[in-house]
Amino acid sequence: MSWTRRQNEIIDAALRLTAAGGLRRLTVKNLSAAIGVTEPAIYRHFRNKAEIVKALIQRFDSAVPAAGVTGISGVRQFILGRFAQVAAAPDLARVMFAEELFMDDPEFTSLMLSMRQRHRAALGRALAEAQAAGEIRDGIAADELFCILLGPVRLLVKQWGMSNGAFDLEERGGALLETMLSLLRPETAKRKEDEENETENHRN
Amino acid sequence: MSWTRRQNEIIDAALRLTAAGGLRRLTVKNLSAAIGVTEPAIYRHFRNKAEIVKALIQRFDSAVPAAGVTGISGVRQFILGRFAQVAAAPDLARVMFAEELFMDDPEFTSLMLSMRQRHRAALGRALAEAQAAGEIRDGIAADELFCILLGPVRLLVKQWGMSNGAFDLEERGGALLETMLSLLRPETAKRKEDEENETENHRN
Amino acid sequence: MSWTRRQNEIIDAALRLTAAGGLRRLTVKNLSAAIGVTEPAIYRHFRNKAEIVKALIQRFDSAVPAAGVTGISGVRQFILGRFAQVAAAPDLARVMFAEELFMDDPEFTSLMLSMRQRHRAALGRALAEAQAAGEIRDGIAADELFCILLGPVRLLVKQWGMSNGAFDLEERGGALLETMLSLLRPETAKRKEDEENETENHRN
Amino acid sequence: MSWTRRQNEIIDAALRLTAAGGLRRLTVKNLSAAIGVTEPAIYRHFRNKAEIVKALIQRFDSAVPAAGVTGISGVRQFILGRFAQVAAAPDLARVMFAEELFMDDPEFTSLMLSMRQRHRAALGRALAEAQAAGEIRDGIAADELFCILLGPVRLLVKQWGMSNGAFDLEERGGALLETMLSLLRPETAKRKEDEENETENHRN
DNA sequence: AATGAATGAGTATTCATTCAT
DNA sequence: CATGAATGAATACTCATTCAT
Repeated sequence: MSWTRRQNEIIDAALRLTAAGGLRRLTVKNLSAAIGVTEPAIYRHFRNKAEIVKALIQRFDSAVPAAGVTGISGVRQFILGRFAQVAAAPDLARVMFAEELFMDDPEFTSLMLSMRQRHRAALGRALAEAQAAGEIRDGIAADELFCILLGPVRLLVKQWGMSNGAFDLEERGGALLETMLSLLRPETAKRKEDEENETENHRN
Repeated sequence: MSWTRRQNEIIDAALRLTAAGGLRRLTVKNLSAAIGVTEPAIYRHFRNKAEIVKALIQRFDSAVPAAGVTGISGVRQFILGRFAQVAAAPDLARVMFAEELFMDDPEFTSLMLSMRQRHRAALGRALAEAQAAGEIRDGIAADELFCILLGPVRLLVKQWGMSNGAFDLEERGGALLETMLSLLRPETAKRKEDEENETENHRN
Repeated sequence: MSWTRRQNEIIDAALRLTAAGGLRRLTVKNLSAAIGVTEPAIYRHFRNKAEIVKALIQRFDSAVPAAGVTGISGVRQFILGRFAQVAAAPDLARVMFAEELFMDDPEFTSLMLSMRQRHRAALGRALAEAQAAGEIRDGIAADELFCILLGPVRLLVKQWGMSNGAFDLEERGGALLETMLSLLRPETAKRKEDEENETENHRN
Repeated sequence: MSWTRRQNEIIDAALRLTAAGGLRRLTVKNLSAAIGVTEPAIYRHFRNKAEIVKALIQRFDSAVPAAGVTGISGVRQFILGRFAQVAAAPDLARVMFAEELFMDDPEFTSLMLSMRQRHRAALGRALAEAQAAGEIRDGIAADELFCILLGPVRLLVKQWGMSNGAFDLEERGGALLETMLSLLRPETAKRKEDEENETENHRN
């Protein structure tokens, strides 16, 4: 799906509005005022407000490199890219969590699900390679790995957003990432001379 | 703060409403209808709709053991309790993610903040003890530890919510928790005698 | 009609409320809160909110000396007393104009009419004596005299109220009164006294 | 500022409503019903109810000749115009006295103030000329002159409003005006013309 | 003399959306 | 491609008042 110029204009405005005052400010009225047309004009370009929000989310998501570099550096790139993107457009952090507001709307959930799958696929590929390369320990299910890596990322972004950017997101995010990666590093890699391959799955 | 019977009735109704259809269904009108009174009657018992939402959140939060068992078992209890609670009142989980909706109410923001601090304090204490007891590796900043443990928890809860409870949250949550704990276990514990205290913070 | 202690308490509170924030703030809720009871309690002491407002107006009015000193000094006393009263309880100026808000309520209009008649009677007597004594010129109908004297007084009070007491009401009011009295003085009387009074009346 | 046709329609309706039942009847609901649209439709044409009231007042005020004829005849025209206007739209007069109701809206207060200043300026100019022409005596401050002339006018209008138009406002108002002007005439001028005017001004 | 609980009627305002032009 | 005008449905909230206790 590709957008017309006007549609892009609208998405931009929607982004700016949401950034400035949360999703609550994202009304058709404000939107139309922001780009200097009347409300009905919006409906020439989007069937729905929902369509606009979807476009908004996709736009925000599209900035994330779906594929590309692989292995552990791919993982780093993906996550650091996320931090950089949010830090560059600070208030947009809110958009990232817009989904939460629409959790009950089935139209959105499917969109979000497909987005998440895209992320998981991209990240999953990189992680698999990293595991193969011995940069990340084996024996952790892909789903869990995804949660363990991205959960903290999201939480940090959220904390940053709620604190109104009180700390340096990229710095703290980078540190967090390295901590996580170090935790995930195979023990053999950490102590190369170690033959013992105690499994990481100590479930009780 | 303790609630009257009627106030509790209202909070209960609010809980049911939110559970049934998300925060969007939580209107004063629905609320009053749900407990069989007229709208103004609500205002005898709560000054605001915001007050009701706050009460809702506090109720939701109060189920989490703020203090109590300590060390690693305290950590387990805290997190498993979270999963259990959400699983028990499924859609209410959304309330926890709806911060955005009320972000401009300063009273609300401060409530959320104090809650988060309470959590962090409780969890932090347990984690510190676990570190002291050698159950969790040293050298990770408290903030990062918090993010690393709670980020995945939140994300899993969210995935569960968006999938409409398609999987067993407590089971998957339990597994995730153990994976995380195993990652966090000190290497010394893993390899019986390690004098080297190589820090885990490989930041580059 | 005489009020019980509780009724007086209510009227006092009503006065304070109106003074502090206009008639809009004069609600049964605020009223009851102000004297520390619940709303229904008010209705033990007044049948209506209207009854309270009536009492309020009468209370304000009762401070004006209905009769007493006569002749031109009676006129002076009546008007200067009005200024002094308002100046002493500044915000009460609003109450004085509360009537205007209820102009369409017949219950009030009759009350106001009777009040006005009382004023007119009191002032009229004094004015008649002043005319007889040659202190005020003949040939002006009592109604007009009333308007001409009290209209400017009310307007000045209103200006003072709307300017938030930006000038000294009693001083300016006194000057205004003397100007008016000088205008009303018979020409024969005036021409004789012109020399003595000239300085006093020429303010610009 | 010029109004669209619909806006004028709304102002007219507001006028009729206020006339029929006081400001209390002037609700958005009644307003919309009066012109046969739904309530939200009103907000296409006015941002606020306050905006409507302001328009109402301006409309009411605009009928007064701000400038024009000068000297004593300008004064006469201004004041008689006021009486005529009120007599033509009787109950609307109340709007002019309802300042209290909106006293807390600063925009409103400033509108009232600027109106009053406009009046004072217009009348002041005419009065200054009249003084220069020897039609009104010297030595009375402009402020006092304004009070002395307009105070009685307002009071008479109010009495007329509260009596539900029981007397002929224009007639009584005209008489009052002439009495006031005769009082204000310079004594030197007066003594010369005394014979001609004596009969006209002596009403009792 | 007062309260706790409630109500009917109403308040201004907002929102996404539609339709004829 | 856009507008002017409108709408149905909601929204949170307020007010004076009543009633059983």
